[in-house]
Amino acid sequence: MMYSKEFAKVLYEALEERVTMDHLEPFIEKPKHLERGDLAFPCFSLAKTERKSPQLIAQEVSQKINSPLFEKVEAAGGYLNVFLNKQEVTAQVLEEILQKKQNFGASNSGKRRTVAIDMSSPNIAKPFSMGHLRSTVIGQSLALLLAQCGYKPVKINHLGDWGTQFGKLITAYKHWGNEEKVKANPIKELLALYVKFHEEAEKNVRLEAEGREWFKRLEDGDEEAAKLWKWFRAESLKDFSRIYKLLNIDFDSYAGEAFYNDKMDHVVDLLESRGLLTESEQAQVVSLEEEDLPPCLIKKSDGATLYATRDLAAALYRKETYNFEKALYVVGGEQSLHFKQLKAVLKKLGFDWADDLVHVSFGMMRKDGKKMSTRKGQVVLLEEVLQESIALAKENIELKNPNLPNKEEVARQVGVGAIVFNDLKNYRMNDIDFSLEDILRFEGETGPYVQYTHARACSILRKAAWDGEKEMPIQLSGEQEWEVIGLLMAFPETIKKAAAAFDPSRVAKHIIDLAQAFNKYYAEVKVLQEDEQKESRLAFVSAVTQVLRKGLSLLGIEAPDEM
RNA sequence: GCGCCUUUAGCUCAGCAGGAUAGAGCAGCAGCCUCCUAAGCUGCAGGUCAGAGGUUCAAAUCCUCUAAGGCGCGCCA
Repeated sequence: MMYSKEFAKVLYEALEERVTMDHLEPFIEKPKHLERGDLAFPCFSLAKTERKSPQLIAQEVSQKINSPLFEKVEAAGGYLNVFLNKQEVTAQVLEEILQKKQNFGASNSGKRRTVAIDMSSPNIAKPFSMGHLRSTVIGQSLALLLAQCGYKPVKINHLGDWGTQFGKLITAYKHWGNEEKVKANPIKELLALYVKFHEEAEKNVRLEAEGREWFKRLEDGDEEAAKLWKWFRAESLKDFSRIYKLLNIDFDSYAGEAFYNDKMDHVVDLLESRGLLTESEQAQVVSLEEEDLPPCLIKKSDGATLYATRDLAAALYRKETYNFEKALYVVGGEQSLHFKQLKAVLKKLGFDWADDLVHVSFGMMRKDGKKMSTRKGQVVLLEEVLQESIALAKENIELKNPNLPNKEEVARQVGVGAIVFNDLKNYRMNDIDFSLEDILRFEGETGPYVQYTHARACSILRKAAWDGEKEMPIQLSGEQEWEVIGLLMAFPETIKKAAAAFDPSRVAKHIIDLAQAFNKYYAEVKVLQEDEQKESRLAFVSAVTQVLRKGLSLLGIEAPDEM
């Protein structure tokens, strides 16, 4: 759909095949300013081989080009600028989108190969905080993008349902817990206990040891510990499922850390048999000196397992179960060392597929410039933010469109869309300082802005009773539509790049640009005006709705037809 | 101390497999609803691209160093 290949071919001929395609196509670029044309080729690189000034080359080549696809070729400075035939290209682009509909931009380059995605992974007995939102929405969008490229994503919610923290929690419950209170308000009460534990632990050092002891008992199958753990876990999952429902996200697997309990001996044995395990300060470690990394802790001095042990077991299990081509870990950047170690240990075990593990790292969500800490009770609850956003969306609806039929559902779509979009619109590596004000903004570069643009476009189609099924030739000069057309045709390429770079923000930026361009058009052109081009304009509007909806859906955001 | 990440307009960020006058949004100011949803559109104002060297015909973009901030560096995950 991009025309750079055609341009390169034409250049190739104009240069009488003295320069290979490989030296032409990659250099073709899109001028920053529309007045400079649609595609440009800088001739500087040819100056040496052609032994002419770039200006002269551009001049000469421009005169040799004669293609029906280009309506104008211009030499400007050392650049060769071409202007596409707007009418022709507009018709081609629109016809393709209307024919492919929601499959526009899809490819099968993934050949149905599996990509495991470790994502979301909230901690049991802790509230689902804003911090966990990032992994959840980035993972979800990557799954959608990869599916779009023909891969088979497997979304794994690697629940944080095991570890010393449960020893601490059990300790806290034993000391200060109250069954009735926890039953009445599970997560809130468990969080309070967890916070209290850390407060008390500062005064009483013995608590930490007690926490470790309880965890050890849990690992050894102590009945009381297990019972409490099961209870905490069940309550937490109930809480999480409410949030996943709001976000409209589901998982292929909820195999969390505890799932690997019976699979860790195997890992330890394996390490042992290869002679990789050494004792250090009473703990079992794998030395990674050759790799220039700190040693990887496998077993604590009391014999209990660690995060790394579980992740090793998980990697082996996933490879065996899913035979993935790639395994993504959508986990915060602060764990990058852990993943380096994980891969290094797998490599030492002789598993070459360790190279297929990818840490899809992202920046930290901070509050007032500081890391959010569950231990200190400084968390912003995702559910509260979601509900607030939904309520605000509802207010807007009452104000702007009080007769809207399904207000509640639309308010949910818009409110949630605002939050998800806000998280995905920036490059994932950036740290984000939590700002309720920014998140609850529905104007400018936001999810609701894109949704609104889509809804307005839908509204036009509704008024015209447009049915996309009938075939008809597109008759548009393309002059006013041109900026939008450019963005429509570049969309498939954006999907590919976003998937390849594991970067949903590219899609978000693309649909913002598209929405902006279309809103400009909307302000200038009366689509429903009765003339010969009306049907073609409707086709154009329909294509825009298709791509906007597709773009939003790839971010995991819904697109109401009316709002 | 070592490693990774970040630094572009008052604020939040695009742009970075080098290319033509550095772009949005928010905030500010000035306009636009007898007309397809004003969650919109138009205009104005706002920048030594952290700093210094280097590579190149060409550097916000690549390399080196410096500075500032963040994160990590053995029994947390």
